Amino acid sequence: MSATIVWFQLDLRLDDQPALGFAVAAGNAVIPVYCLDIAREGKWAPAGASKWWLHESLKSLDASLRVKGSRLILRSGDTVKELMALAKESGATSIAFNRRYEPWVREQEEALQTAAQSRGISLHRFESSLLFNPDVIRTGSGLAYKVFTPFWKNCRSLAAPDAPRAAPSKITPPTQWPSSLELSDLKLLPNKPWIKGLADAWTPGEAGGAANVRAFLKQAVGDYSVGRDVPGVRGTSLLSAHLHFGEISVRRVWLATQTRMSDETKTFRDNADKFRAELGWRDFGYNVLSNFPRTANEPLRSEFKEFPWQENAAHLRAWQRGMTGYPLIDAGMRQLYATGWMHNRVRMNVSSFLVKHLRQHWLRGAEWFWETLVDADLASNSLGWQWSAGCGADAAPYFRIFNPILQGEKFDPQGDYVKRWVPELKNLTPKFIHQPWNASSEELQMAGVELGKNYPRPIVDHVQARNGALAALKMCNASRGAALDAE
DNA sequence: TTTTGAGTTGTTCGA
DNA sequence: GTCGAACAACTCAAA
Repeated sequence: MSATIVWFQLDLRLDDQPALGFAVAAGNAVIPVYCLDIAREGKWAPAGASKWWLHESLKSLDASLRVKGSRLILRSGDTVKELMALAKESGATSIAFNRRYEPWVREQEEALQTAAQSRGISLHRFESSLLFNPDVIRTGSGLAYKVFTPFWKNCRSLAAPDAPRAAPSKITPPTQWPSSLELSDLKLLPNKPWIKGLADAWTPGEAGGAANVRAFLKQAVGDYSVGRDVPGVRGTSLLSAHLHFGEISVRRVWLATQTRMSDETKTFRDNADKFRAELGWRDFGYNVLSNFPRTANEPLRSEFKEFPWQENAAHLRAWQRGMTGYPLIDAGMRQLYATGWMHNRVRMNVSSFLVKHLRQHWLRGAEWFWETLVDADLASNSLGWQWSAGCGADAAPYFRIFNPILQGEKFDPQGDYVKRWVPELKNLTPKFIHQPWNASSEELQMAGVELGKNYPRPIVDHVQARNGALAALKMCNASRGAALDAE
């Protein structure tokens, strides 16, 4: 019996897994493999919190495979070499995998193609991690989209994404298993007590992802348009990391949402559509990254290359540690460090604060998020940071600068979120919870807050920082005008 | 080819 | 307190 290697990447599931489905349907023995290839992914290889998640997810995938009579082979190093070695060792004659869209993928696929061809191994590539194939979504003039609304409108006008397919009931093992590393050999677990907080907050793996899908569709989705903006409540789907690692199929989520929508009110459907548009943003991010690969490291709008970013290690560190003196910002940064995740409303605020108030390069923010987020995803991270900095696709206009006090009062009016993550402020009244420096000394004393001692004073003044950012951004716009005039 | 309308999430100021 | 305008000009995408 011939064997098919199923090369797992960001598709760590059995449900609606086209490469696995193909191998099983072919009636072959199946050799599931994951290869950790840190060198290939370079700067944007899995780091920090993502590595912890990956470790847990691989463990979970192996357990799921064993229930089906199979297991997961682990390798490390250059993927093309490892896959070829594995094929030789096992006698496999075909390799099936689901496609990725990162900048380095094209080169890797070419190398794989060359190597496989010379050995008579057939390759089978599938689309599975997006709703719509970024090669296909094009404007009327055949270009890639740079604006979300027309992009999404176009997507929605097309046929619905392919229906998901169920997990195979049985996976045929090879007569003999090829060699495999132990999970611990991949050295994915950081040697820090830090991971305890991640483990308390999340259940990586296909079952954990499915549980979050069910919980979201049962409850929060019906009030998503409003609820998603309130960081103190569970109003979002909590699916980002599960989607990133492909533990759940985005097409499965799409279909489940549709099924849930079919017998509900218009209000419900509008809320659910809002959520679906967020899945659309995930697709859009990959669309931009796939068509403009340089945006992982460079601004899409090239005039921003000249932007006068400031370097201030103390400011960067205060931001990372949640010690800026702005409660909403600090709560977000501490939630991030403690749980590997931050609420979206707060992500916008902390990123605006870093790139505008502190005028630090958006890459510094992207790098910290990359290290600390369990859902770190190159497409979403690049798109998000460039959106915040104003230098990306469909980016925020330069004068859109979040006011962390106002945002706190608007979206966390009672200070529930701040109190959870910045406990030294928990006895402040809602009136001052987002601006403790404006409280009277009696008020502060009553709440046990000593500014500059157990909670920092603001590291920058909002009005001053805002004006500084506006001036710098205006200059950037002006320099672009000059550059265009010179052409 | 040219024209037209629009573009995720905001803030501030003055009436 | 509430509301509309200004904050800019440009690029995008479809008509």
